[in-house]
Amino acid sequence: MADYTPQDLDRKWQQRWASSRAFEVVADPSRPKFYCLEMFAYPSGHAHVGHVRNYIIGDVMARLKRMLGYNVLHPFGWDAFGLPAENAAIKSGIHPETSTRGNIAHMKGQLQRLGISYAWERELATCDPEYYKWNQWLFIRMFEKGLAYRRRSSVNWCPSCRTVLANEQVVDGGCWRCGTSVETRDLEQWFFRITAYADELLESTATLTKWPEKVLTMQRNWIGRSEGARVKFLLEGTPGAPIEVFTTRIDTIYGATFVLLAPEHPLVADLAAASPDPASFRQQVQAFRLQDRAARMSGEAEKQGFDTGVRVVNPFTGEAVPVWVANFVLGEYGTGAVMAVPAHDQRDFEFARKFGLPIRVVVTPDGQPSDAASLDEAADAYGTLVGSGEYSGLPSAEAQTRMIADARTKGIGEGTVQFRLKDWGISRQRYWGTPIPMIYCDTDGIVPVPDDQLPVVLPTIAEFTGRGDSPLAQVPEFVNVACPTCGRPARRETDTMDTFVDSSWYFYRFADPRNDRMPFDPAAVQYWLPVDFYSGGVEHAILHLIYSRFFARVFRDLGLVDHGEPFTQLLTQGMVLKDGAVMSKSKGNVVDPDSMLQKYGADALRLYVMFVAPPEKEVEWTDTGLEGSFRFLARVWRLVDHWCETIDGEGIDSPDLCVNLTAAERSLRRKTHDTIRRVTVDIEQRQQLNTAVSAMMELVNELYAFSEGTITGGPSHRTDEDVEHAGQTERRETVCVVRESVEALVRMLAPFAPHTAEELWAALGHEAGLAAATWPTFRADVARADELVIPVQVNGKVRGRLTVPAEIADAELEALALADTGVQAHTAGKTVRKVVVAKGRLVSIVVA
RNA sequence: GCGGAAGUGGCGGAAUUGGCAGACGCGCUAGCCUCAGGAGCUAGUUCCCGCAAGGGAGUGAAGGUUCGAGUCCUUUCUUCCGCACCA
Repeated sequence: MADYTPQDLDRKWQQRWASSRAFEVVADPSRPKFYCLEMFAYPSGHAHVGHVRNYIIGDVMARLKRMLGYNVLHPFGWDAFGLPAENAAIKSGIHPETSTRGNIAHMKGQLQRLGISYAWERELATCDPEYYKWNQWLFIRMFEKGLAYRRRSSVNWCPSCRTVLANEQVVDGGCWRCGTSVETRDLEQWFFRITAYADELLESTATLTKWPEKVLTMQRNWIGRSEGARVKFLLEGTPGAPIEVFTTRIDTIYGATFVLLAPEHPLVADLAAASPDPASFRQQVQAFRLQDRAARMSGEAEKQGFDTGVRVVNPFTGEAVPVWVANFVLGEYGTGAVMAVPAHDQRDFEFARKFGLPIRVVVTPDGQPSDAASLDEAADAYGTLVGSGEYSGLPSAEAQTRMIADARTKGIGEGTVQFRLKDWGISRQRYWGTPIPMIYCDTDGIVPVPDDQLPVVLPTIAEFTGRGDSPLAQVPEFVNVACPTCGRPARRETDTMDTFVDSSWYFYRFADPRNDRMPFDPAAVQYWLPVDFYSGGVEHAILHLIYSRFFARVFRDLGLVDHGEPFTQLLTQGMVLKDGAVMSKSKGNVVDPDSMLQKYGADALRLYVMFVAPPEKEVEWTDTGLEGSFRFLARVWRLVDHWCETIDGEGIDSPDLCVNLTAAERSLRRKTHDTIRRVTVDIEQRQQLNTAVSAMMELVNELYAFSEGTITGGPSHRTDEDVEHAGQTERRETVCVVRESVEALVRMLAPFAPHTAEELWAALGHEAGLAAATWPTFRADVARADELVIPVQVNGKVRGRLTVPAEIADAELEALALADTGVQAHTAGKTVRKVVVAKGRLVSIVVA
C-alpha cells in the first residue's frame, strides 16, 4: 500500500458513491426505516466548519444506521428564500435568484467534498416553484379552515426609504440603510392561527422524551400558559362596553385601586375623543407609541402614564377607580387592560408610588391586616385575604376559585386561560419569498387563487431599489388579475410569506420531493416520518421547531399525516468558535473547510470535529487538534498496511475456533469486543461521538502494542499451524484475532472517516465495499474478562490490588483482601469494623 | 428578576448504575530511529514532599448523607444560554 494521501481517496470514493447512487433510497415497508435529518441550510455562500459540524454529526448517525441494516433516508436541501439575498440585491444589483443559485452550487460542492452521504436526488430548494407551489396550496387549505386570516397589525416603517423594514433591518431603532428613526405603521396582514393549537403544543412537549430539556423548557415558556380570569369593569356614569381586564390574581381584586390601559387599547381613541382636551390626550398616547419598542418592553424604561379622567367601577367592591393609560401595558397580551393592585404587584406598586395613587393591602401572610405605608415593595406572595368583604380569611388559592365562580354567576367575569404565544404573522413586504396566493376583488372580496392556477409564480424583477412598499406591488402585470369568481379586474396580494413557512414542512417533502399532484404522497410520509433523528442549532429551539410542530398538526387535521410530532429525537449541536468568538465573515475568524480538506482530507476534518467535544457543546477550533486526527488516521493506515497481506486470505477461521489463545490474544479480543460495545452505544444511544472516537483510538493503541509483541517478540508463541503469508509467519490464532480486530476497527471507523475506511476495507480484500458491510457484532462472552484487578480500600484509601478470577465469591474476595500484605500494613493493630464488597469492583475495609 | 445548563490538569475533554479521578487527544519532556526532523516508534506528564520506594492533597467554595461522593442533598460563588413590565 502507498502512503496515506487522503485527497486522492476523497475524490475516488466520492465518485464511486455518486456513480453507484449509494445513498439513494426507496420506501420499503419490509425494512425498518431511519429518517436522519440535519436542518437544511440557508445558502449564504460558504459553509464554514461551524455549519459543517452539524452535517457531520448527522452523517455519522446515517452511516451507522445503514450498516446496522436500516433503510436510511438522509436528504438535504436549501432554505433558499430570505432577506439577505434581497438586501444584497438592493446593494449590489445582483438578482436574488442568481446569487442564491450560485451559492447553492458552491455549498453543495463543499458538502460533497466532505463526503456527507446525502440522497442528492431528493435535493430541493424552497425558491423552486415546484416547492413553493405547495406553500400556496397549504395556505389556501388553511384559509378554508379558518387557520389563515387577515387583520391589521403594525410593521416597522422607514419614513425616508418609504419602505417596510423587517425586524432584522432595524438596527438600534434606525433603518439599516439610512439610519432614520423607525416608526410603526398598521397594515392588513395575514396570520396563522397557531394559538388554536397552543394547549396541544404545550401538553405534547411531555411526549418529546428524546428532546433536550432545555428546548422543551424554552418552548413551554414561549407558549406561556397562564390561568386567570377576565373581569369586567363598567364605566362610571356612561353606558357602553365595559373595560375587561385579565388577571392571574383575582384574589387581590379588593386592592385594585386603578385600572391601566395599553396605549393600543381600542377604547383609548374613544376616551381621547370624549376628553376635554383631545389633542393633548392623543399627543400623550402617541408619545408612548413612538417609544422604542424594545425599550418600552424591556422593563428598564421609566414607567409613564396619565389619567384619562374616566372612572370605572370595581365589580367586587362597587368602588369607582380611575383609569390611566400606561406605557408598560402590552396591547397584544390579554385584553390590553389590567387592574392595578399596587400592594401586590411590583409594577403597579412603582406606578402608584410615582403618581400618588392609593395602595391597599388585601393579602397578608397571617391574615392580620397590615398597613400599606410600611411596604417598600409589592408583596406578591400568596397568603390570606384581609379587607376583602366576604372573602376575608380565605387563602389566596381558594379565594380565586370562589371569586371566579361568583363572577361567573353575576356575569361580571369568568375564569380563562391566557397564552403568551401569539398568532403567527406571516406577511412580509418583501420580494424574495413565496407569493401569498390571494386575490382582492371589489365584488367578491378575498378570493383564493384556484388550485389549478398554482403556483403563483414570483415574477422576475429587474431592479431592486429598496424603496416603496412591497416590491411586487410595483409589478403591474403581476398585480392586475381577473377575479377567479366574477372575472372582473382584481388585484393580487403583493406580500410574500415568512420564510419560516417554507421550513415548517420541508421534511415532509423530502419523503416525496417530486410529487406534482400533492405536497407529498401520504403513503410515503407514512413510511418515512416522523424524522427519527433531527439535528441543528439551538437558535431554532423556538420558532422553527414550534412552527414545524404546528404544521404537523395542520397536516394531521387535513388528513395527510397520522402523527402529531414530526421529530422523534432532537439534537442541538454547539457552535464552533475561533479565538473565543462565533465564526463570522465580519470578524474574519472563519475557518474554511476547503483549505482544511486540501491539507488533511475530509476524514481528518470529520474525525476531529467529532472528537473534540460532545456534539451539544460549543468547541474552540484548533489546527493542532485537526493534525492529531490526521495522525490517528495515518496510524490506522500504517496498521492496516502492516497487517493486511497477512490477514487477507482464504481459510482464515473465526477466532472462536481457536482454542489455545495466548493471554495477549485473549486480551486483544476482549478489547476488540469491548470497543464494539462502547462505540455502538456511544453513537447510537448516547450521541457521545467524542468518546466513540476515543474508544477506537484505544483499540488502535492496543493493536500497536500487540503488533510489536508478535512481530518482534520472537518464535516463542509459534506452533505448527502457523500461517505462511507474504513472507510473514504468524500463528494461525494471531492472524484470526488480529483480523477480527482490524476488520471491526475499519468498519467502526467508517461513519467517521468513510473514505479512508472504504480504502482500507478494500485493502483487506472486501471487494464489495462498505455498502455491503455490516456493523460489527458485540459478543459479551468474548468481552468478559476472566481475571479482574480489584482495588482494596482501607478507610477510603486504596492500599492494595488483588488479581482474582472474575467469578470469585464475595467471601473469598474478602478473605484475600484482609490477607493482602499492603492492606495489612494499614489494618495491623486495629479493629476491622466493617468490610464492604462491591461485586467485581472493589473491596472497602473500615478500621478503627 | 425568572428559567435552564455548566464549573474536573497547561489546553479540549473522560469517568455509562454512588465504587481505582484525569480515559482519549493536544501540548510538553526524554530516549530510539534518522543526513535531517515540524515524520515515525517507545516511555513519561494533576499538584506538593521524596533519589526512589512511598506519602500527602485534589473535581469552583462551605457543610451534609454514605464503608465510599466529580456523581446524591443543603447553602453559596462564578460563567454561559434562554426569556424578560405577559398583569
